[in-house]
Amino acid sequence: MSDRDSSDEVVADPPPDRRRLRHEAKCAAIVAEAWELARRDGLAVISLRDLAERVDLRQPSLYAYFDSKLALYDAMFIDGYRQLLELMAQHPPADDPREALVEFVELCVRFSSEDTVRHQLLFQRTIPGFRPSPEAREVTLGFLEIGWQRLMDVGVTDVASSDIFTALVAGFTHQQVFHDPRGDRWLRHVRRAVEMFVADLEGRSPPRRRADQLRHLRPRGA
Amino acid sequence: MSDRDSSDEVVADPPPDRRRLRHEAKCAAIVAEAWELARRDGLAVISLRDLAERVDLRQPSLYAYFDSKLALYDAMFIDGYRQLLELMAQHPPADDPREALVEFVELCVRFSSEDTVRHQLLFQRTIPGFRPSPEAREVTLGFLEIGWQRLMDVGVTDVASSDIFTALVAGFTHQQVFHDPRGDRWLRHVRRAVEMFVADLEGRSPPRRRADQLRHLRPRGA
DNA sequence: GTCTATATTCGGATAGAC
DNA sequence: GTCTATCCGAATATAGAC
Repeated sequence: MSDRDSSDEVVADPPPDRRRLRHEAKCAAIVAEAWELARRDGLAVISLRDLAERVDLRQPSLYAYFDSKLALYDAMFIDGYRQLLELMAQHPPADDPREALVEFVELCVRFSSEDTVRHQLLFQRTIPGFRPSPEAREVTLGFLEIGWQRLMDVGVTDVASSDIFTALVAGFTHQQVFHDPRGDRWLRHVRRAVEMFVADLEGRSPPRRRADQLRHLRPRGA
Repeated sequence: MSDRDSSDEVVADPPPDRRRLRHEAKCAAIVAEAWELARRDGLAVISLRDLAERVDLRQPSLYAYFDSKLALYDAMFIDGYRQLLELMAQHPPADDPREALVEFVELCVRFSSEDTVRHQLLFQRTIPGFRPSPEAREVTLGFLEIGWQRLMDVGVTDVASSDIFTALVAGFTHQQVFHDPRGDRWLRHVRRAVEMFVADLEGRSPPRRRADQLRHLRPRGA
């Protein structure tokens, strides 16, 4: 029973109206072009001049959208993690928890090798002054939680095993991205690596099959 | 029966005399200072002005030692790998090949986490225009060969297993360097990870104990 | 929000005397 | 080999009119 709630509102404070939508759309367009430029020239050497030109603005006008270059990197960072979360959402976990874990790692590797500079921004610390903002950190948690869930589903409840797993993911993505960007040289061994990881788990805890206990892992690092 | 072969030689073509030694010493000093600066400001933003000042030169004089900034990065790259090789030379392999492999990975992780920017230059592709020169590539081979040797000693003869191993090393170093630079959060699980790797090897090839066969691995990537 | 114009700083690299 | 002096370009960021 809301009538005409989007056309003729007279609110003054912070109206989420057409103007704001347009602003956000332009932000998104800028970020998209920034990725394009980063892929072309390298992440560290994006020029705000080039960028502005490509979104039909003069260079100073970018400051209406981003307070600084680092703020732009932050927006790209958030955008990148959103893409990752979207990819994960498109691939719900398989019923078998081992299979789900394998597919999770494969997705990570594929995602990273799709776009080297995105991988660089999201998973390396390579831009000199850049530190993800609190809001950006928030988004990364969404991804980490997916990983933890998959781990718990195969029975991992300790930080040690979790750390080994993150090293595994980091290693395969890194090698694939930097030594065979458009191939599958490392991707094709993900299954074997995960099976080796799971076998190690089972060798440790006596083979009690309690894969469904849920203890909480501390979100430090990784 | 060689008499006075180092004091009074009259060779003229490329005399490795005092002048050349001094030149190389200065090169080394510059590189050392460059590392210092890189650790302070970040690898990508070394300024040749700052650098020159710190080695008591004016900025243009650096060009008597390095043709360009990229040439400086190349020298740092070579220097970094020399440091790694030296470290390896100080730690000859244990008699037990599994133990030798564990220690090799632990050395790699320790070496990398000792110096983040060194790790960045040697193992990431992060400087926009930089590609290691042929001479630099030569030096990296020395390190790779040590790794292959350790792998062959535990019976690895296939590229697949070797690739999994390099992913393991890359992953542990990466996590240690970026998520716990001065701690041992990942370092302390290297042994378990390597044992899990070796167990996987033994599960694959029937447990014939022929750890000493030497087939050659192709030097692609990693 | 967008523009023009400009401030400011800094970068790498070169010329040419000594 | 080292210097002074300078070039040339590029960068991010700001001021202020519209």
